[in-house]
Amino acid sequence: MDITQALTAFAALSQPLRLDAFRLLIKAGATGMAAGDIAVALGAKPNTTSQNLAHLVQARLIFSTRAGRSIIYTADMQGLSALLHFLLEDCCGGRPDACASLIETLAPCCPPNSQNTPKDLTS
Amino acid sequence: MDITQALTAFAALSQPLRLDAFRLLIKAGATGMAAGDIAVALGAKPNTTSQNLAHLVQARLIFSTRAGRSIIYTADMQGLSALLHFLLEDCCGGRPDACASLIETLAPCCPPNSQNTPKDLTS
DNA sequence: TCCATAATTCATGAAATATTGAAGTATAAA
DNA sequence: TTTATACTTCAATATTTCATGAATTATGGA
Repeated sequence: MDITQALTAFAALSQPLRLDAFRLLIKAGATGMAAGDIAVALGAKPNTTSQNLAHLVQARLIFSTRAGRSIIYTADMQGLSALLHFLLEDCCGGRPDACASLIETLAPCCPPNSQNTPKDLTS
Repeated sequence: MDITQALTAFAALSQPLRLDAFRLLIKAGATGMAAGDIAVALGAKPNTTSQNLAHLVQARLIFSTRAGRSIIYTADMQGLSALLHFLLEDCCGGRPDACASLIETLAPCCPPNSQNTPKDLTS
């Protein structure tokens, strides 16, 4: 991750439609969503949505795969991880407690002891 | 954290000088840095730097305190945490392994078992 | 092949953002 | 009080970014 790509990523997230789209895809998970469904969900026009999704792809925040006539967009967790790593590089400087609140932020989502034991896959 | 504030934060990080400044303050830690020192470190003019730091303050990514004639800027880890929480809301949807890589990103910085036991405070 | 569906690409005017120099405010020292 | 230092605010221009409508590409079915 270089600074140019990080700037591209943050610029991608600094526009309402794109931020909404990315958060929608975060919630959608690994299944992803078709471009058309994203446009409907966000109440935006297909061409506008398409151009904004292209921004997110270039920023490596999402990726696309074709499925018949549809194009499925999915959040790129690896890309997001690289971005956060770039942003937080050397954040602690010998004092890990300085960013403990960041860990707490992710804790409700991914508690350390349950990374490989999903809460509920029976329902 | 509402969407407007999140957009302000990402817009703040989408400009070269501001991204550099924020990362510099992340590395500087709780001590922070004076506005003039930041400008020198980044090779930017004082007024340009000042205006860009103001963006980061409004975005709640940094905060300022006065010390004599200097104004000290410091990274706002709580604000950053709120931003990431907003971005990653419901990111797992019952499948925490989906964002395990995000945890790994922060792990080198803040290993789960050493949040309150800094690596080295003797030097 | 012909048509419909799904999505993208292109060009343009409108809106937002960035940088600059000049002027202004606040603190400290002579 | 006068001067210097540290930083910010203001106003203007230049640049970048955005949404829109029209045209284009790709796939699937009749």
